[in-house]
Amino acid sequence: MNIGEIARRAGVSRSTVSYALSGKRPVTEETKQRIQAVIDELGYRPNAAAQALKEGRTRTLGLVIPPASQRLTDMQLGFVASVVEAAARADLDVLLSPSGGDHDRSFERVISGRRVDGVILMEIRLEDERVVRLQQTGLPFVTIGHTANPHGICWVDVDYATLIARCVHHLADLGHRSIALINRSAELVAAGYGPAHRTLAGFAEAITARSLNGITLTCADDAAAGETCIEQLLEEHREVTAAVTINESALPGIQRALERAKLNLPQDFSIAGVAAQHSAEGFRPQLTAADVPTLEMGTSAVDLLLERIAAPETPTRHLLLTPPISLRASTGPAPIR
Amino acid sequence: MNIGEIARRAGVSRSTVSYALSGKRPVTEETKQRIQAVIDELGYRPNAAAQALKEGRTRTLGLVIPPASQRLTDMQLGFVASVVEAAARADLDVLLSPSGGDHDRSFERVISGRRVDGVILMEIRLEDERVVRLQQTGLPFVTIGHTANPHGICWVDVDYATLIARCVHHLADLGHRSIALINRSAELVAAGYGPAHRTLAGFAEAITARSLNGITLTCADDAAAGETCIEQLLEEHREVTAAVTINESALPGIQRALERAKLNLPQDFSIAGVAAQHSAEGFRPQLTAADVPTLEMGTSAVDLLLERIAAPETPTRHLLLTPPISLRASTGPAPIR
DNA sequence: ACAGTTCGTCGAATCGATTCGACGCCTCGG
DNA sequence: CCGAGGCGTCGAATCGATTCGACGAACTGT
Repeated sequence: MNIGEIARRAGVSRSTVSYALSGKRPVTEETKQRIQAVIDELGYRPNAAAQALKEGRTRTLGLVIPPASQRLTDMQLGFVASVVEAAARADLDVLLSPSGGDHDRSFERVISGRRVDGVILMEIRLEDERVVRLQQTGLPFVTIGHTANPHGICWVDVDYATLIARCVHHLADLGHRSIALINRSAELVAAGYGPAHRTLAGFAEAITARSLNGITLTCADDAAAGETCIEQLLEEHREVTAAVTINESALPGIQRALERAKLNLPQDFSIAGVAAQHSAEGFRPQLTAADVPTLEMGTSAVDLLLERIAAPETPTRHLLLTPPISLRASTGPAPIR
Repeated sequence: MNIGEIARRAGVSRSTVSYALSGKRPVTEETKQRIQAVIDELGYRPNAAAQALKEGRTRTLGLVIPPASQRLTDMQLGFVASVVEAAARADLDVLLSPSGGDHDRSFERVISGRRVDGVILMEIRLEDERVVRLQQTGLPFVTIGHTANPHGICWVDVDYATLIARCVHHLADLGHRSIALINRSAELVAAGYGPAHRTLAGFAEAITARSLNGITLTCADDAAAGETCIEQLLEEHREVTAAVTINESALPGIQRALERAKLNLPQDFSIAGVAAQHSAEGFRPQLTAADVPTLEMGTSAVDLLLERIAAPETPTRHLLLTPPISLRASTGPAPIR
């Protein structure tokens, strides 16, 4: 069931079948129909490996995701979903590589051997070995997130520093004087995970600018950790009346801990943050937050990658988004004590 | 940077390089080292497309997931994660196809053109066109879930009918006489989605066996729908003291609606169900539920698929799991009225 | 009427690997 | 001392597509 078989049955040469299919040279309408009839009858589809070998491209994109074992956040899921969808729209397949570590078989398999035409990388660290590795290989790639020195790299990111600072300013405007930052996990901070560090910087700057009392905490990426994090915060820092966070996965736990402490939002306590819309709207009351536009970011990442694949030597482009803060119901005037 | 280049630099023929790499014929140790040195220096990796073309296999599995646009449930995520992980352990890549509909470009692209060695399908309907299509092509595949007539198909599933019946019996033992079933969405039921129908059957059977009053409801797969579903239930069926569900995504909404109605679990109301462990433990109080062993199921699906790829004519096998119900805190004796 | 196009088709080369048959060399046994 | 057999290597065929150059037929213009 290969192109030769089709050619034989249609009584033409293999090249004619190929041209009939691709339209790269004219083929008589009658011949074309005869070929198409045979193809339909046999259900023929060109062998992808042979095409990839000859054309030098696989029509496949690599998507490097965090190790599958750990639960993905809503934001990460949003990226995966939009990348997969954008790729499908462009008639491209997506090859998954669950790779967190640096020397990873799966990652190497995907990027070497010309298995994909390009790669999208997420969960970027300030210093990221995978980025270095990709630069060595010369394979086109785009990152969602950016390294400390993103020169010569295509990327898409959200401006965590500015966004978290805006959250702090918003809370300061409402009269809050002591604000806590609930960051991602201590491990991620230690590993140099970009958003965690940029958030820290943006928070510190805004706290200083408004002469506030700032508390910074790290919190593992799950509900239970969020719960204990808030418990500890309420115990050790009674003066705190508001918190900002980028830790989506901790939100359900944060909510439960506040409920148990009989703190009503936003009368007794305010929370704001940066999160996927789904997480923000799942919070009760709904979370005042900068909604990370995962759909747009994933789509743009694919677009940038396709451009880069088409013209690898073109100057690199990037996209730094600062989505507006959606004022929902979780922030209000500071309580009077 | 192909095998010829390596051969030239190592001063041997291409076949010798190939044999040195595969070990399928003896190669002198000294020659082997010379070749390896060149390979390391140039960072050579064999071209995957050429290998796939010659060997007739791609070392890639296809994974058909629900359309990326809709949020995946915890259970679906669990399947994806464990399939990807199991594939990685077997040094296989995973190609994603977001295909819910029946005539889908992405699905066709993945299964035709010999792009993958086998396919794993999830979210199976009682009559599923994708299954029919795969049977036509002869491509090895395994389903997570099973069709109405699963003869001659490899599959892995959880016994929804039995599990939901056990939940009902458990509640009946606790004295509940009126029990509601919160099923998946009406659309899924209409589309012939297997678990929804089998749950319905198991529920009806258990209700009859214990001479109970059973209410069946459908509920879209999101928190908001869960909320309105419970509100409506409490309004229209005041006699109901317990519910069983397979709708994970509705759980957060169910929880909120019960809280708002000032019903304490399990004193005033009981809930049990079938869910991924993560969802069950995320519920407050923790949900008495049959924990769907997503890790085991995904892993088994990959194992079955690999067997099938290795020996396509072997008799089909399947796995129907009935995990025990974990008694947690969401079920208790029926309230006395 | 004839040279120059254009059109439709074909044969052969090519992409980068694997693998089969062959061949030379060395060793060992009779 | 010579034939058998094993070892290490090589050349060529092959997988299934694309694509280039060529070629005959029909068509155009002078």
